[in-house]
Amino acid sequence: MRRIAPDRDQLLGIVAEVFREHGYEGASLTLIGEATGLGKGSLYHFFPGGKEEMARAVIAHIDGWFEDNVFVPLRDAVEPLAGIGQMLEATDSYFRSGRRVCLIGAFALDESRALFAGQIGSYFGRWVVHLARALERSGHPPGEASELAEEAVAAIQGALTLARAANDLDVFSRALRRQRMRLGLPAKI
Amino acid sequence: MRRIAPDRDQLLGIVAEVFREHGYEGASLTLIGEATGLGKGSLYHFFPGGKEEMARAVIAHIDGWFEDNVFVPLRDAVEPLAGIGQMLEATDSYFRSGRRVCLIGAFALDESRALFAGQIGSYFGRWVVHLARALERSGHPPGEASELAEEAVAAIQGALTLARAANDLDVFSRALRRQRMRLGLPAKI
DNA sequence: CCGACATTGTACCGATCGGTACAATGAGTC
DNA sequence: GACTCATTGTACCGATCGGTACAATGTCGG
Repeated sequence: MRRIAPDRDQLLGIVAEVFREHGYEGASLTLIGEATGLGKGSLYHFFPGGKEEMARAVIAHIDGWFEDNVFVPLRDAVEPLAGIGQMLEATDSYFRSGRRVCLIGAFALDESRALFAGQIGSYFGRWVVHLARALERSGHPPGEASELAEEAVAAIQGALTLARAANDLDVFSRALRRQRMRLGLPAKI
Repeated sequence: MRRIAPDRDQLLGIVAEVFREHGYEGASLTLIGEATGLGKGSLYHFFPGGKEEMARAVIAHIDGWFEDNVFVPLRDAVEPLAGIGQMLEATDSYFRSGRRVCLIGAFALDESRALFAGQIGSYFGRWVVHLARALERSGHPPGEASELAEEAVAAIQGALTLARAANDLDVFSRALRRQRMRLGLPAKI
């Protein structure tokens, strides 16, 4: 009987955090081992493909979370603005209001991109496309919807960088608030 | 007589490119040596502090370029909008219309931030502050100017990430065009 | 208890990491 | 030519890198 490690989700979450903090090159197997409490024996048992497979699994795991909590609401919400609101809530929650950085965005920047270009492009591409469609459904003409969507996703990525650089979480909150307004949502209480 | 290597600028530019492509951890001395044509003997002669000093010098070099080509125009242009226009031109030129990534932004994301937090914070902080002041001079109330400035710098960073992720330079051009409009500049010919 | 298989710890591999030591060379001044 | 000092190539250091091998465990169903 195929048995999935009962907490593979948790495991991938921990590994993700190591990649997030140190980047692909900087995340050594030693660091991953310390963070997860697993030795190399276990790590290579779960990820025979080694570090690259770990990273690939982590990206897929994050991708799945966004699919469920961001893309699906954008696509399926009867009221498109409600879906967009859920996207912003989920985004704020996922990035812990700016404490966390976007692993996939970080991978996009350096040469590790070469290994994961497909996954990276798909993640951001779907984010932009689903948001653009929701914006169209909420009344924006297609071209404008695309621009707004691209701008919103880029604004989130940039705000993560800037918040981290300035060591000021408010940078991220302000960026999300501006996007709320720009995308047609009422100011938050 | 103190003699500065005649092309220290060029040297720092090459080293910067290696850090940009591979990140701080990923930029090995071997890669740096190959890119510059210098052996370890030479590298440690010019940078006795090793890799960390190289990175610090590279950041300072970039910072200086932005000081001269971005911050000074923002601060000193008689017509603030002209200064903002120069900022956008210089930015487009520096990042090669999205082909290049922001090394300082990349360093802000992973743990190498711990080493360079001061330089990183200063670079982005000055960018935002100088832009905000130019916006005030061009007629925006202070609070609005700060928000616009922060948004513009974040939009540029985010667009670099997104352009790289999507492997589509137009993402960056579109972001710059939107910022032109948002900051009060006429649409470009 | 037994066999099957999932999981683990440990020892080890060659390669590469950042860094050091130092002698040899280059280029300029006197 | 002799002295100075900047520059370089090479050999080497211990540590760590990602990865492999494998025997020793744990954990099941039967």
